[in-house]
Amino acid sequence: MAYNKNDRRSRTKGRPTLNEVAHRAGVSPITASRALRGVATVAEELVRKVEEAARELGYIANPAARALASAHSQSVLVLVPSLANQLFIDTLEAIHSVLRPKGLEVVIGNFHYSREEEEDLLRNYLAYQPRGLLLTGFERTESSRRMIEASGLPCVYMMDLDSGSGLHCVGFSQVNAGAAAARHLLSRGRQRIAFVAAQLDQRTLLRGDGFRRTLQQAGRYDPAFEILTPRPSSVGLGSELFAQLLAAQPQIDGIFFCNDDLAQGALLEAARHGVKVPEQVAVLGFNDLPSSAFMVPRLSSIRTPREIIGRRAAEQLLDLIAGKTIAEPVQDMGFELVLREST
Amino acid sequence: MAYNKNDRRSRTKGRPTLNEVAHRAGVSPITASRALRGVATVAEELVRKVEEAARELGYIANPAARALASAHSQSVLVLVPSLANQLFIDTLEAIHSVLRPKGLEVVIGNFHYSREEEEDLLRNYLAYQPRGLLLTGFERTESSRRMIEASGLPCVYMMDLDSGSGLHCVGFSQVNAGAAAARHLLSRGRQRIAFVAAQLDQRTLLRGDGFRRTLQQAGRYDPAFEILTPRPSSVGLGSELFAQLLAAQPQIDGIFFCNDDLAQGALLEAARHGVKVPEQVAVLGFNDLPSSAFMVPRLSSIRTPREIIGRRAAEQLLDLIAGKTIAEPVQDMGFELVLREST
DNA sequence: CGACCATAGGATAGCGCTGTCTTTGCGAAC
DNA sequence: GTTCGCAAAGACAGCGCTATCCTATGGTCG
Repeated sequence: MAYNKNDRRSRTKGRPTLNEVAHRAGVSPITASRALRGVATVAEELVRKVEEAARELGYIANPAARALASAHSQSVLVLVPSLANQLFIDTLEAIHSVLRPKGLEVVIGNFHYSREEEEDLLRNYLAYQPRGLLLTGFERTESSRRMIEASGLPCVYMMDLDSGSGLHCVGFSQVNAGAAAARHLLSRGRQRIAFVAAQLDQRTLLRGDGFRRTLQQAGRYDPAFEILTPRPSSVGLGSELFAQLLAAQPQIDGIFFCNDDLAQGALLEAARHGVKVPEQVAVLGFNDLPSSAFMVPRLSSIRTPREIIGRRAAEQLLDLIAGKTIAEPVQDMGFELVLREST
Repeated sequence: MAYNKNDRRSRTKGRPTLNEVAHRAGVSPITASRALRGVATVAEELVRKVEEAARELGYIANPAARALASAHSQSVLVLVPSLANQLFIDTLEAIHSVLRPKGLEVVIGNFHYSREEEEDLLRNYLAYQPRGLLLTGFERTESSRRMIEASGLPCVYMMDLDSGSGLHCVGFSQVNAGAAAARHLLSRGRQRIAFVAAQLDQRTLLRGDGFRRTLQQAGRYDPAFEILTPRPSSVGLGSELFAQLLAAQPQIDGIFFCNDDLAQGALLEAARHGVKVPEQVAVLGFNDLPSSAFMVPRLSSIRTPREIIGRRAAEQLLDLIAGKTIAEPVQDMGFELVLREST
């Protein structure tokens, strides 16, 4: 029983170890390790034996020991600003579907739209020595940037492209998306077009920039038609801001909401007060959440390709981890104007 | 430089180690370890010194080494059936707020309402040797049950109580909640009351049981007024099922939806087709999602105390980890009927 | 046919911490 | 003054793996 350290009182919970697997398969521990990881050159016959032994014992490698010995874990750190937004859930789901089959664990960090919290998460989770990072946007503290740099880890930035030169990023141009929203409302003959935004993260602001610039070029920009608030986006807030905006600027005939939940709240508030959408006011959302297609009237929106972004970002990260050079480090996945009844 | 193993080519990324902290503080590594963990008896003066040294070096303990040496990680495994439902996001947030300050990492496992996936997650994540488990409901495979049992880990079950005797659980009676829904619709004078459910997880079915039984007792149960589908719950599905139900059973005058998103879809579909709510049909939801209060008409619902459940479950788990005995292993957090315009 | 080399498998030595025992120091009790 | 007890700090060993070197084997080539 030399392979089993039960002679001395063991601290472990009695889970089988690699040593026991190796012993049962009649090979050395290191060969068992190699066989199970599929590394290098182990004869097929031995691989079979080791795998069988592992199965019989119900062996699961101890990730802590593995991480300590190899100086890295089998995890990928994904940092998102919120879990309350279905957008990021969809993205995470897509990431998961790519990384899980490769044996990588997805570690989710929610930084609640706070740069400081993101920095904290980085500091803590980098200690786990993940294989790579998937980050949202480019807006972060200088410390965070330094930690990412110093870690030397493969890193892909998701969602935005507008200031990602030199970085690996998968997303779409927030500025262009905002511009497209403006063009759409203009094309519908709207004259007094408002912009309502909450949360005010970088991507929302960039959307606003594109939107504003396009209205300016068309000579239709009026700063009085903007509501920006750092409060978190929600249906309730959308209702509130819609009422507030129409009370202050009754002549408005088109509104771009930086998020579908705000737009949904607006539609509900409009219905409540008999405001005709789109006749009196056209309403355009952003992200195209699943429920938007069922609103009354059905909400026009800009569909963001979060599933593809998640998938591609994860795939790109896999390539980086594998040491491949990336042909296209900046991947523009575009966006799609989804026209429904509300505009 | 005996404390720094740079003499030999090191595999590490050059992050400072406990040895270096200890050396700088002029103490032994084990004392530094104790000082930083706040364990046992280390003189205040030394603790101060060690903490200072750690700060100066930017030392962060290596969780893998820690886990390997101590035979457990600093994580708690939380298994939820979905992240698409705001219910579980709120629960997770609450859990986080309790466990994070205690230095415990929350590891999220999403099993997509699949028992097999839950079993897989358990098998994989148990290898990380978490400090405890927070699980959703009681419905799982026999294998899963055995793994939980065999792990010997503290475990708290969330959301349901109905079959949790002998276990530590925090939630509310799904059966009673269903019964309350039925009583409410009956109290509104409704005669032909329907039940619409999706997903069909155990908790949904229990709600249905309570609802059904109460209608039966009132002599108002009609199996033709039930729609059950395993499809995942969504606003779109709610619209669809509402239309389907009213087409088949136009005389229906009250509906209990097992989830707010379904009910929201129903309200939207009703508005679209001029069905008066609550005059023609009363609509009652479940969970009271944030947007429900802003629907037209405002949706009546049963508010489930997910934040408190998350918090209490996490606190109870902390107690179990600390080895305390729990005075009240079964905590009924109740539920609240939120009356709005739709009933 | 011997030097050479590629290849499969093993021996060794840690990775960076913490559990457990041991030692040290110092005041209280006799 | 000696013994005891207890608290504080350290020594030691090892958690369960894998990186790295090393050895044995058999084939290839001039």
